Amino acid sequence: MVLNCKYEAVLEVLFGKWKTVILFNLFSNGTMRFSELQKAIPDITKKMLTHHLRELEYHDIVHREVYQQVPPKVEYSISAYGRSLLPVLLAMNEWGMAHGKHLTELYGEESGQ
Amino acid sequence: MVLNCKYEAVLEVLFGKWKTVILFNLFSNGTMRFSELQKAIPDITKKMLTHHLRELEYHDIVHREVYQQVPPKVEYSISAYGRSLLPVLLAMNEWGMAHGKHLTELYGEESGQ
DNA sequence: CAGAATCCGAGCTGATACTG
DNA sequence: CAGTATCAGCTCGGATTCTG
Repeated sequence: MVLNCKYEAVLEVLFGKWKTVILFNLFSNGTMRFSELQKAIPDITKKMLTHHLRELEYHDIVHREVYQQVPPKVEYSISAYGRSLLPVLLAMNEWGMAHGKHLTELYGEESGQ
Repeated sequence: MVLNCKYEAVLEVLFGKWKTVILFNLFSNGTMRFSELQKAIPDITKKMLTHHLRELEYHDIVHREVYQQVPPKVEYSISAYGRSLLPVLLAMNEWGMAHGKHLTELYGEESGQ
């Protein structure tokens, strides 16, 4: 037996409609400001962006850097610990791509995703 | 850039309070009946067990075998395709264990999980 | 035995407006 | 610029009851 039922921790940390997209952007671009994330994810509201960022920060996945100035400036980046998620995300990513292929095989092209 | 934003498919398939535990049991024990799963996961209600099993079946992760007889007998098992999730679950599992360790380092022993 | 049906509360999500 | 506050909708999870 290979699994020792600790893998739901990942789901706990990663759950939320936008967390994946946020992490995707931060992993890709490194440090990003709040407004940059907003621009990169047009459909997200400030409330949701804030909420998910706070949760990711609480789980020590992203780092939040506040510059005390006017106008305010806040930068987000993947924390050192957050980078440990990369192998997991890569495994998930790989499966996700294969899964898309599997779906089109099952239901045909138009179903796709 | 390494991620191509397909990894949320995994979250979609794996989300649900009990899916991880169900998969854990099926991966460990192979084929299981509905009632065996109930016994293995005492806190789950029939409704939730049914619901999650149906979703897993819909995503072609588990296989459902119905025996037409009285009393009814239904067996569940990981599908061939579902087994492709194993590397992902292993990566998640590994991170989950490291995460537990990380948490106790951050907040002390009693926080643990 | 293996569910289906119903009802309910909690939490996630979102639109909108306001603030230092 | 980077949020907070308020209000509302919907989905998820759960307790309970009923059925072939």
